[in-house]
Amino acid sequence: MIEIQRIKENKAEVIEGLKKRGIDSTKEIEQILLTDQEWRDEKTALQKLSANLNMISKQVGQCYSSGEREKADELKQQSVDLKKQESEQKVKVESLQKRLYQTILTIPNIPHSEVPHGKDADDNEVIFEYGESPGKDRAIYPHWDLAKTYGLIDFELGVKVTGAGFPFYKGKGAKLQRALISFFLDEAAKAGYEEYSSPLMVNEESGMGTGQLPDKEGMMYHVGSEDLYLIPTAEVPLTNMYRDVLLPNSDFSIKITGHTPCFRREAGSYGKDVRGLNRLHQFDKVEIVRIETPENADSALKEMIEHVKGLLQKLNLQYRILKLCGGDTGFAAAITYDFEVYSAGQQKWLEVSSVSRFDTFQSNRLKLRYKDAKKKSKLCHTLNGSAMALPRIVAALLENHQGVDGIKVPDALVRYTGFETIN
RNA sequence: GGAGAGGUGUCCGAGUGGUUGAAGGAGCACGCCUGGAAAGUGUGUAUACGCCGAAAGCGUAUCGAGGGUUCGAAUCCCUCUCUCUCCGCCA
Repeated sequence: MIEIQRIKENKAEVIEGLKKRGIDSTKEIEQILLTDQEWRDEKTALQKLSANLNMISKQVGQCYSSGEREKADELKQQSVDLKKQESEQKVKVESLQKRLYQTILTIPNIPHSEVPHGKDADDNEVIFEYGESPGKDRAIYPHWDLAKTYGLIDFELGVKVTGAGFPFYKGKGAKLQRALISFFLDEAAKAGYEEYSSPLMVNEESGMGTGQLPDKEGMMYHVGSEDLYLIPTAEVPLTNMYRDVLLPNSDFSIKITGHTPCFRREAGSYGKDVRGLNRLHQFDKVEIVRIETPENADSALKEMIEHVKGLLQKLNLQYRILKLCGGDTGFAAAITYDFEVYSAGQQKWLEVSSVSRFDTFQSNRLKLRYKDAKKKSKLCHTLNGSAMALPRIVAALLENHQGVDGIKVPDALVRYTGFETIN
């Protein structure tokens, strides 16, 4: 949720920034400013009424204790009318506030200055590339074939037991999952992130806090009997730990990580690109989350990018980094870098990580603040990134490291898998 | 799931209708005292919003959440929620 203060101070800049997302929000922004002013005026009026009422009540009390009953009754009479006014005014203020809030909720985060204009994925900028594709001098199979050949993943069994998008991993496939999770968590720990194992269901407030609700209900599974949501990413529980938190000073850098399964309904995304591991309803992911002061947010983002680069390089995967254009940047993010690995068997790029800065967009909703040097409360900055999502990494590992005598496990992973090849 | 108890400020804890944002204590901060420290002593010690752009100041709201009664609610009533204890069930 964007800070209203920011709109007030930099209206033109906000409108200009949002144009990068391909939206003209002039009308909404004007509406917000107007409603805010109106709300403020009415609120002041309300407070004056309340102050009056409080004063009279006090006097009534004093009259009673000094025995002036008639005067007290008189005052009471007065307050009845005032009270009616007050409650009407209250309704007015509340409805204005609600309207204001609801309009602000529809405004996405303002893209950073370096975010390119553009409307969809085609306008994203490739800013970094690494590695080479395995070449085409021999047959390269897609991962679903390899998974079958080596008995690593059983998609049909998943369909039988649960439904499409819920595969079973087995044997070395299952072991590979576990190895990757441990590898990612250990690397995060080395980089200073504290590991958490979190709840996999969250309540409505948490969904609101990180912005999945109220808009994107379609993304999360909802457990009706308990009114809880299955998490679509560890970002939700990990960030919401800090909901309604006021950090006592500006001397902090909170780095947390956690592995969780992630559940996504992916409603309406059937069709192409869903084959094999490309898009699942349940998958495992290791997430990194940071809570920083505004001053440190930028260097934190850079560190996170370096961290993810390191992971991919240790896994010997060909990858590239995209700076997302305005139109492709998520609602809550101010800037996002996507990491894509090359999937040799499918001959396409697969997104495996997304690293974003949210500035104060999340913390504003979360009420996550800190005290600055002048003891003033300020909103923290939040950042997060996948480090990383497993299925597509698995797909790329299988496809890119396949050879005539099996699939070679990257050296960095061998101590976790306990085997060097899958054959 | 059943029965009971309870949610007050950073913490402990008082408070059953009238200057209670809230006694008292602890902690913390600053000052005095001291050669230095402890003890002692004095002062201060929430958040959000509004009046206003900042500070000071003033106002409003906040005693788990929401609603109600009342001129006035931490205190009375209702609903919800969470925690604790006992019983049941269970990895």
